Amino acid sequence: MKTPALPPAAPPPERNFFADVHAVTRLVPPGRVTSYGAIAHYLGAARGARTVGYALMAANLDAATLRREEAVPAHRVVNRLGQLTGRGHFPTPTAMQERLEAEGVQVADDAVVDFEKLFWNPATELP
DNA sequence: CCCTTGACGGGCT
DNA sequence: GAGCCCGCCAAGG
Repeated sequence: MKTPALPPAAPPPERNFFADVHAVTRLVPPGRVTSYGAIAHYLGAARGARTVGYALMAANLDAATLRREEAVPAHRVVNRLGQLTGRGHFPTPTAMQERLEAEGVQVADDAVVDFEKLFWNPATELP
């Protein structure tokens, strides 16, 4: 029968997209910020910016596994406008801003000041 | 299996 | 220059 020969093992490339996002995020140096789209583009999923954010959220949830949420400095990742759109997912609404300020990053009106100057592009900074 | 939501981005109006 | 709409990837109901 034409059993739908299920592919014995056509496991889609387990592109641990999440782990990959976490890794890139960890490479973001303190005092610098990057954007979801930049990470997504660096990973090949130029249009997967949203997925990047999802991965970061999962990262915080997996913080226990990572030992510490600081392992993934998600506060250094903002949207393309430099806005702290993910602040609502931190323990406190101001945690993200405070962490950035603790690194010398000025935040005004929920947005990174001199975002373009502090912007850290993985595709450019990383080999 | 289909529909909706979500830490986004880019294009058009 | 700001606002609106559509598109992408993944997960949950």
